[in-house]
Formats: sequence, C-alpha cells, structure tokens
Amino acid sequence: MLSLKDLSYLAALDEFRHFGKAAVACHVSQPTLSGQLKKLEHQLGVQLLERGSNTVIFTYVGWEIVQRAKTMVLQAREMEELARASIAPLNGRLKLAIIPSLAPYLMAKTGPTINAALPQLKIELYELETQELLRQLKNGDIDVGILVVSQAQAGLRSLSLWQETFWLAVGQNHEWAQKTHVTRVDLEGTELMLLKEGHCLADQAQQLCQLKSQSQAFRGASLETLKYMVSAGNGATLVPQLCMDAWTNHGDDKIAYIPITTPKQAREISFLARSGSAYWPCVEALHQVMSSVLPEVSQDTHNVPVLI
Amino acid sequence: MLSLKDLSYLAALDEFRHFGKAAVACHVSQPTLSGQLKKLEHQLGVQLLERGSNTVIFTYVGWEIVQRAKTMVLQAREMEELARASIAPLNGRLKLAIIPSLAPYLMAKTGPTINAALPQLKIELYELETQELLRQLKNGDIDVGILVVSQAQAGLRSLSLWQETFWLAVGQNHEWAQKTHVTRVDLEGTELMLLKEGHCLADQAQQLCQLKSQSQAFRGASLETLKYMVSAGNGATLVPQLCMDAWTNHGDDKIAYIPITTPKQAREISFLARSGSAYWPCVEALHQVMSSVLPEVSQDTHNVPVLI
DNA sequence: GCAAAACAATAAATTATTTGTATAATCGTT
DNA sequence: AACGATTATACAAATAATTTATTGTTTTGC
Repeated sequence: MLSLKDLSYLAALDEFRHFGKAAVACHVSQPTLSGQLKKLEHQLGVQLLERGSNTVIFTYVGWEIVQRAKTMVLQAREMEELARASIAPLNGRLKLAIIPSLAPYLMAKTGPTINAALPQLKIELYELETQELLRQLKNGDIDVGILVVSQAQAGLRSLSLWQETFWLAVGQNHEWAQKTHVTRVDLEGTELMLLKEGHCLADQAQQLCQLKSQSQAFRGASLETLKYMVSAGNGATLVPQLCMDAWTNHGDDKIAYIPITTPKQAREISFLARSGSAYWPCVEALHQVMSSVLPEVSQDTHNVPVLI
Repeated sequence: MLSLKDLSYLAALDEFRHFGKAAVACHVSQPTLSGQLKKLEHQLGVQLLERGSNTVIFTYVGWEIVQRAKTMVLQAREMEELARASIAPLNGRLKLAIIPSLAPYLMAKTGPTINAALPQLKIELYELETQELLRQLKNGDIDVGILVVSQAQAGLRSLSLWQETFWLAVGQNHEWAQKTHVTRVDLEGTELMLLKEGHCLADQAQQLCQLKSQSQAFRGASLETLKYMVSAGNGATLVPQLCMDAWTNHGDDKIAYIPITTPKQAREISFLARSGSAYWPCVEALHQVMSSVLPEVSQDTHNVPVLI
C-alpha cells in the first residue's frame, strides 16, 4: 500500500528538484529518499522521474502523481490539525439528550451558566423519552443523557445530578387549592392527569400514587399542556420541581402548587454516558456547572426511593 | 507520520463496526488492526472511538477523521489507477517539439499515419528553434525534439530519422530557372534569401554556400514567406525537401526547384530525448511510423557532411 | 582533455515498525 | 456464576525504513 511518507518525499523532491535538499527538508538521508521513491515507482509500476546527476525531471505521469501527492500530504496535515484542535477536552461537540419532562426547564435554568462556564463546548441538544434515549446513547447517536435512571445500565456510567421533588398542581378553584400540603395517602385513588405512555414522569406518578388501574381519560403530550388543563380547572396533575419553578417565575397564579409530604417524593436525575466515553470530562464539567445552579436538595429528600 | 494503511484500517472499522470483520477485510489479524488504530489515536493525540466488547462507536473527532480518512484512501486508489492506466507505453501524452523549418511539412506528411498507427498517443506539438528546443528538452518542458542535431548533446539521446536534401528555389523567370541542376560552386557568392537568425536552416544555408559575409537584405520569418518572395520573382532561396514537396503537391508552378549536386546537400533530421526519458518507447514508435512515410533516401545522399 | 566537484545510486548493517500467535481481560448474556 | 463474543496485551518473527560509507556518473573548471 502507498505510504504517505513516500508521497511527502515525492512532494519535497518536486519542490526542491534536488534529492539532497529534499532529503534534508524531510529530515532523512539522501539514500532514504532516493530508495523510497524508487520503491514508490515500483509500487505504482511507472517511472515517475528521469534521473540525471544534475536534473530532476518528472515524467508526465510523475507530474500528475506529484500533484495528487501534494494534496494528500496537505490533507494529512489538516487531519492532524483537526485532531490537535480537538484535544482540549471541553472544546468539542457534545450530543446531549434530556427527557422531555426536564429538558426545557433544565436548559432554561442552566443554559446561560453553562455557556458562561464552558464557552467552547458546543452542545447539540436532543429531547428524547427514556427508552429511545437509552437506545441512542448505546448506539452512539448521542453521547450523554440526562434522565431518571432506575437501575444500572450495562455499559453505561452514571453521575447523579439532583433529586427533583414532585408537587401537586391544581387549579385555583380546585377543592385542594388551599391545602398547605398533601400526603401520599391523599393521592391514592385520586384521578390525576398524566403524560402519554413512554414519558417516565407518567410511570413515576403512577407508581407514586399507586394508580395501577386508573382510567386515563386524558393523557397530555407535554407538561405544558397538562399545566394548561390544570389552570383551566380540569383536575390535578403532578409536576416536577423545575417545571413548577419555571411557571411561577412567569408570575402565573392560576395554579396552586402543593408540596407532597409524608414522605416527600422525588425523582433522581442523573447523567448517563457510555463507560468508555471520551466525553466523560465533559460530563463532569457539566455536572459541576449544573449543580451550582440547581436548588439545594433539602435534607429530608435524600434517600427517597428511586423511581422509574 | 500518518500512515495510509492505518487510515484504511480506520475506514474499514467504520464500515464493519467490528474489529474482527474489519481486520479480515484488510487481510490482517485483529490484533494488528487493533494495535495500529491505537497507534493512530496516539499519533493524533485524540480518542477516535469508544471500545466496548459489543460496540464500536466513534467520537465526534473520530467521525470527522474517518470521513477524511475515507477520502484519502480513495484518492490513493485513484492514484494507483492513474499509474496503471499510463503503463501502456503508447497511451500517454507526449510533448513533442519540432524546428519551424520542418514542423508543418513533417506533420502534414506524417500526421495522419501517426494517428492511424498510434491512436492512443496524444501528441502536444510545439514549434521551437533549436536553442530553445534544447533548453526546454533538458528542462523537461518538452519530452522529445525533432531537429537537426549537430553534435552529441550531454544527457540527451538521439535517433536519426532522415536525411533531408536541399533544393534551390527560384522564380520561373529567374535566370537559373531552366537549369537541371546547380552545384555548390554555383551557389558561392550568390545572394540567397534566408530565414531569420536562430533558424538552423539559415545557418545551414550559410555554411553550405560559404556566404560568410553576405549582406542579408531580407530575412524571412518563415519558409512560406520566403517561397512567396521567390514566386514573386525576388531572388532565390534554399528549401528543404519536405517543404518543396508540400508546395509542388499544391500544384503551384511559379517556382522552379533545382536539385543541388556535386555533392548533393542534405541535413540530418534526428529525434532527441533525454537519456533517461520514460518516453523512449514513444520515440522509437514514432520513428518507425515516420520513417515508413518519409521518402527513401537516395544512395548518394548518404554520408554527406552533417550540417548545423 | 583532465581533475575535481556535485549528485544520485548502491551495499550492507542497523534500527524501527508491522504483523501474527497465543493469551488475557472485559463486558454482556444466559 | 459461567459462558460466549469481542477486544486488548505480550512477545516473537518478519518486514520495512533508515543510515553510513562507497561507488558510478555527469558536469564544471582549469
């Protein structure tokens, strides 16, 4: 197989038209250059140049080959430069997927800080439901996921980010609107509006409220839809903390958010990346930045059961 | 320096996403491929892929590198093909230069036969005066020259093509128009119209006629100009055989061509190429074709003195 | 012409690299 | 927990690249 090194010898010879000078430029001895070019000619099966003690003249094919050799050598240089430019670990491109019940709120909250702290990191953001996220993560379509991780995944490495508490959201006219808190027992048997199948939040809510066989009259496509329904007086739903924060930040007060106590309920948000991922430094950096922005986790939400 | 072989390993791995299969495709063992790719990563200083017992996933840089690697491997293949296509010796491109007093007549006479005999040979034709022809020939700007070669040229190899006789051309009303022949003695002291300085034919005519200090009232830019002058009754000139043939072939009879005898005068036309030229087979092929078309050299023109 | 210089080719020894075989380690699966 | 599939590692063998010293040519200068 052709060797790039030999092609670079050829290119150098074209530049200097002198075996000795070309050899110096290539940091090799003249016999090396001479011999390797002869080998190259043998490999290609054509005479590339006419040798005279005082002349270096390329044949027609030789000239053609030289042109191509030069571009190839150049491409090799560019390849090396490309690699060099990407060694700074946080200067790369990261394909990040987040579950839909978290993505907009998490990125709205942490995005500006991430950009400030890691300006060179280019994040390609995807919004994927858990199963698809895991598939693409294992597949290499994405590099990192932020999701609620229930159990250790084969080949994947996790880093816990945050415990996100759940709140009950009801309309201002709901019978529970004035409650200061609700308990898990209160919720059992209550009809809640949930997200569509596939959203982990729906599973979590079902598990939390033990709503095994609930007739799901309404299944929202997104949390925002559910919140709209609630604000319009159509029942109640369960929302994660960041979602609630985002809403209240907008000053809307048609929804009453009621904390769930006894015990406080939460879901564990984690980073997930392939065990051998080259992006683990990115994950750790992102973890640090996001942690600094997210609300402190109150003491009694630690050690809650991890929900699917 | 990067190795094309390693890049081909990388390309194969991208294709099969499996070390073992990629190795088979490259006709090497799996450890070889594995090791060389590791070496490549080390050379580039970046992690190209994430390795898992069941997965081969490229990093972002890895993907970029793979794309470039694939094009480079392809280019190498094309380079090999280019070389292979050019090994058929007479399928190449030949830069041929001929002196002006010969070029149009020689090519007009031999061109069709050359094209018939060597249809794959692409001839780039140049018309150059001797000194410039030699310079460009040594320089590599042209590959072969057809000219009147006076003495062995360093680094050049010659192949004699033909002995071209000289004829005296006079107008039909010229005092010599009815002569059946002229001798060299007749010409001495006669005023002849010659080509401009630099044309070897002018030198040859001067030498032939011993016109050392002739006042050159008129110097023609081309033989065709000289012939026009002659046909208009303006004196005489010396023309080589092919030129005369071309003229008479056109049926023009305003010029009388008078053979020069005692002795018959001629110039020796030769091929000249660099000693190490890859085009020597072309030269020999051309020589054969042209010889078959050119008139036989009559017995008594052999061994005439070679003229500059 | 002849000697010297310049230049590339060659020879032989050395060094570096690539490769293969055998084996180990890893990970996912049953 | 053991197995199967897959990649990594170790080390020896083969191959290739490189160097130094030398030779053979061609050009140049006297």
